[in-house]
Amino acid sequence: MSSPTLADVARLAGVSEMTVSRAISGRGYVSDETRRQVEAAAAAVGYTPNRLAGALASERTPLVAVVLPTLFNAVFPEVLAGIGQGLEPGGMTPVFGVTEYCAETEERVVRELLSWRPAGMIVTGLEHSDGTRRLLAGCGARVAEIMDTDGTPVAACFGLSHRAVGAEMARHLLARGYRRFGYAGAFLDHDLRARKRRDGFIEAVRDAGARVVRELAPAERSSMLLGRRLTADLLACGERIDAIFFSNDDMAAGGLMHCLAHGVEVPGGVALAGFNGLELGEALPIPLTTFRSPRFEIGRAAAAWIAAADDVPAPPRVTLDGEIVPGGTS
Amino acid sequence: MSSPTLADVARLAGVSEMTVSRAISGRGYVSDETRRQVEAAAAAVGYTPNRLAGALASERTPLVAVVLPTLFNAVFPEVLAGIGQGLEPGGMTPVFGVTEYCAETEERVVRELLSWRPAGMIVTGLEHSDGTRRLLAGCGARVAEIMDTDGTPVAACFGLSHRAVGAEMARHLLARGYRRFGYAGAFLDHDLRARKRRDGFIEAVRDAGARVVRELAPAERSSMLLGRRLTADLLACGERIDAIFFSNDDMAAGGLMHCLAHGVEVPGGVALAGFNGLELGEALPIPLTTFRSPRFEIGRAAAAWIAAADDVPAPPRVTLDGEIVPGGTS
DNA sequence: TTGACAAGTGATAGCGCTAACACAATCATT
DNA sequence: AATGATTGTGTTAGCGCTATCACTTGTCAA
Repeated sequence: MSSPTLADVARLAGVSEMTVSRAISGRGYVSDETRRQVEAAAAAVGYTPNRLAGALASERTPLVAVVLPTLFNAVFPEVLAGIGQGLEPGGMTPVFGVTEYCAETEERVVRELLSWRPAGMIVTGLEHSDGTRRLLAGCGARVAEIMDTDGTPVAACFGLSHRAVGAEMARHLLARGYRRFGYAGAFLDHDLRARKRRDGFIEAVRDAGARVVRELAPAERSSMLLGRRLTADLLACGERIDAIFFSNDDMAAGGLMHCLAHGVEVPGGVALAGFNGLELGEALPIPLTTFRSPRFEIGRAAAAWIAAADDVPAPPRVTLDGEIVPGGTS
Repeated sequence: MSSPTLADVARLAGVSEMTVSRAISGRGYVSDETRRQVEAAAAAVGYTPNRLAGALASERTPLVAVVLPTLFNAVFPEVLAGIGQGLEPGGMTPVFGVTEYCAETEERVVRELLSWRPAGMIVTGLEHSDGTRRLLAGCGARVAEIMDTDGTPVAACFGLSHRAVGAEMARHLLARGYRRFGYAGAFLDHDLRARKRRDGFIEAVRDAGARVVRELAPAERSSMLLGRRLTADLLACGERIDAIFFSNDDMAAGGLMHCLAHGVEVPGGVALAGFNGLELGEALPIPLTTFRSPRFEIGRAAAAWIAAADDVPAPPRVTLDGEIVPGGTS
């Protein structure tokens, strides 16, 4: 009752297994005549190739392992879409795992994915456990680290400097005259890129002689609801806050929701800025000031390198461009 | 330069390959003494099992193929999370493909995934091309169709009746006195569950002697921005509309954004209702009236059946409960 | 005429692993 | 002491596919 194999197709088509293999995979010489017969036979028996066997025999899989921290953040589906697009021309397939921003989970997931002998490995961020780094360095697959460039990659990294983005947003807000800042983030012990944005932001604010009045960053998942709650807390803290920098757009949108619900004027009462440049920000009653991250492009660039010819060397550090999107909230 | 194999570990541990296999997989008898030696040897050479070989030999993979229409809709990451949780106890791994709501793409993706010989297959919806249905019926894997129960499953389905949800929302709004309705959806030629909700809604409205003044459903992806635009169009159509039913929460949230931006009172000027019960709805200045879909539970239930013992029969149709979430927008 | 090479096909030998069976050794039960 | 079950280990034979080499035929230039 198991599915038909090459041998079944070969018997029906009256050729050797090897010829069927060539006809179906498209590698090597097969006459048009033979190819037609093989295709007819394959269709007749309902043949589906067994890639487990194929990959084992050829010691080559079309798989690219992708390790992401979460799917509960709209950027990662977009990264995945970029990866899909970058992989398509090479006929490779992404398979992925999710870490929930946990280093041990990451190591487990990487180990698990490596057992399928992928041709490439795309992991998020530059910080990993020693074990993970060892696995990545020794696995034989092309390894791309994405989203971040502030650190040392195993082989290649594709992303942007989150510290620089934080600093740029600080300068943008400072230029508009804001001096007393709040910060609302989440999960900074694990979301290290958000932390870098925060660090860059705070440093630039202080360097300019302005002040971060208060920051909040509880150990829970970022969300619109959390952004709303933290905004309420920040505005109720007693000291005047001119502008709030949020760890991402969802959080910032939540902040705006608080303001709309409680009649706080934006940006007059308080200015708001996010990060990512999600479509969400454009749909808000006041378009969100944010930073457009090149997430799709990051995925595509990393995937394109993974899928590239063997002799294409690792580009150690690829910075993809984003930019401040000035909205109405600042 | 290829990775170490069972034979390498066996040599170092001074036992047969078979014993190493047993020690590592945990199947069959191995003395504690031997197991320790094998583990030490495996660690020493940096052994990573080759699941391609294992799966080929045992004719058994831990893979469950998951076919989703998109990741650009917050429900699907949640479904995936449910699937992950349902699969975990059985040690199975989800691998997935995305169809973009296209039947041909679905067939290609299903064929592709089947070539990895998964133990289970989770597909979205009950409508498929003949080819897809044939593949699913003949593949030997357990097949679960999720999200919908309005139709005939190949083997088992887990979801809810979208027609019934649409009708229930209509009755909810009718009970609150609304009589002149608008509908805002997207992509209904392909998003067949959204279409069923619409159909159920419209039928129930008409049965009650009330009226659907106008409906809009362009052939593009649903989003907050689209919801906002369609709401503007509906409200500008000339005839008074009491309440708008949106194809989902993102669209409805966009609708609310339009109203907030243009000073349209909600629900006094127009009432709004969505579908899914996303967290987003709670974060809005006026909490959204919606229907909480049991998406996480659907994923978990389907996965649990896939991972269940061989003698557990297919439960032909499993309806999971959701409920109207009365918000402030109606 | 010769050789060089491309095109087309088949036979053979694995890829790394596990199922299935065989065989000891140990143990409890009669 | 004999019996059968349980535990622990090894041997053998594939799983379904592709790499590699061997072979044949045809084409074309020297």
